[in-house]
Amino acid sequence: MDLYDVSTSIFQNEVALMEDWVPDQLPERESELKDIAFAFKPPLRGNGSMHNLFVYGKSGQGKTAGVEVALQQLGEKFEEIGKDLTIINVSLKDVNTEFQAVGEILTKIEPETNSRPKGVSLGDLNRRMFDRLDEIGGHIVIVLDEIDNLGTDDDLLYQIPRARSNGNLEEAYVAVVGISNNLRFRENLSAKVKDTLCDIEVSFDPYDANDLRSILKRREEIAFHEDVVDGEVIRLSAAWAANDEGSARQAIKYLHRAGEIASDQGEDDVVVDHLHDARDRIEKEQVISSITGLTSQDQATLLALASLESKGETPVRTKYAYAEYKKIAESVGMNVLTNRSIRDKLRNLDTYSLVIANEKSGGIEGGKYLECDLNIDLDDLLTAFNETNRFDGVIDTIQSGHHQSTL
DNA sequence: TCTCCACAGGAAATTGGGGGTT
DNA sequence: AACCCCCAATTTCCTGTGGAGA
Repeated sequence: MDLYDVSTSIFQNEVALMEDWVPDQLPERESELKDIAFAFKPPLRGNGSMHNLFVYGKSGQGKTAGVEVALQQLGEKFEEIGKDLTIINVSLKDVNTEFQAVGEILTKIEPETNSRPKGVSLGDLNRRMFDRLDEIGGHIVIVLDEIDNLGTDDDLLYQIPRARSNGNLEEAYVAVVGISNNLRFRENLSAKVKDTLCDIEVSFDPYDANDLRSILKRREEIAFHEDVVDGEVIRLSAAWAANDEGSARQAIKYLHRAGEIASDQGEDDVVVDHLHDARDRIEKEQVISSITGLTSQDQATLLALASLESKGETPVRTKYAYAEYKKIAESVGMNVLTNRSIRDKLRNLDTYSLVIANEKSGGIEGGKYLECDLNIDLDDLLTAFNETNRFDGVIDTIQSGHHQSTL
């Protein structure tokens, strides 16, 4: 048997469905692109400096691609008029502090710095960064993707735009483009940062089903052979994603996976059945990947809820969830954290959509309290945990109890 | 209506760890 | 080696909220 049979001709150019594929046009975002370009225009008109730009919207809305497309074209214009443009792309994905952010920028512009520096003072790092920027000179755009990771540690966002007037920069003109998934991030910025950074703001509203359909259609024409994909598959992928967060990334992922499944089964068409299958698998994978990404304390907290759920005792107050957590933690010999910490963990699991935590009030004990419930399928959760071995004993207990009750 | 209980969640201090510079 | 910098996770302390029951 040929394990790697890919003889059916489903895909023509599959890369158009990959995460890092950047389309050269974004017809659904024309007006946003214009607004972005507006911020970059001053140097083209004469010797002005660019505006700082703040771009926000949920994930999968084409923010990063939009900025990329706009900067690409800007680069061409600069070349025509013979000005220097340097673009520094920095992802703040794994960055939580100003210190780390400066370090991350340095890894991009200081050839000898390969990984984020440690053990030096923030002041030194800042100096190194500004010196280096001055050496580069000309117009520089620093794109800070996922800027919301900085939280309230936002001094950097003040420092860079003000660097010229503070005398930190002599030669270079630096503009900052901040890209944020978090719509409320802007509100949390300190007033001085808001003034300087949010010179121009562009918001990317969620795509609707029509937008998503035309986006998918364009990708489909590149990625698949003609007449391979059932029109209903496109419509459904778009509809599901539109109902969720309006994310093009998600819609494309559905379509891609459906195609892969069809190809894998040796079929020549992609139909709705494949799409349903694709969605099931993607959801399962998401559960697994979010669980394996948790710390073991978070996992133990999640298991406490799973255990209670298998006994039919959910939803529960944190008090009882904590008691269950404590049993589990003790049984596997890990540190037992305080109630306060577990409360935070439950909230945290809520933001990952693994748990639902609601504030309630009243009841026999009075006052207000958190009520928590598992937000994912118990079987999916147990499958995910079967791949770790830290909680083996606990999993077995939950599993046997669960099967008895479902029989 | 008043007091009290139970708990949420903010803020600050602590802990333990990784890594500089001199 | 002594001393300093940065950090994430957690604990400690504390203020605030809202129904229960007198």
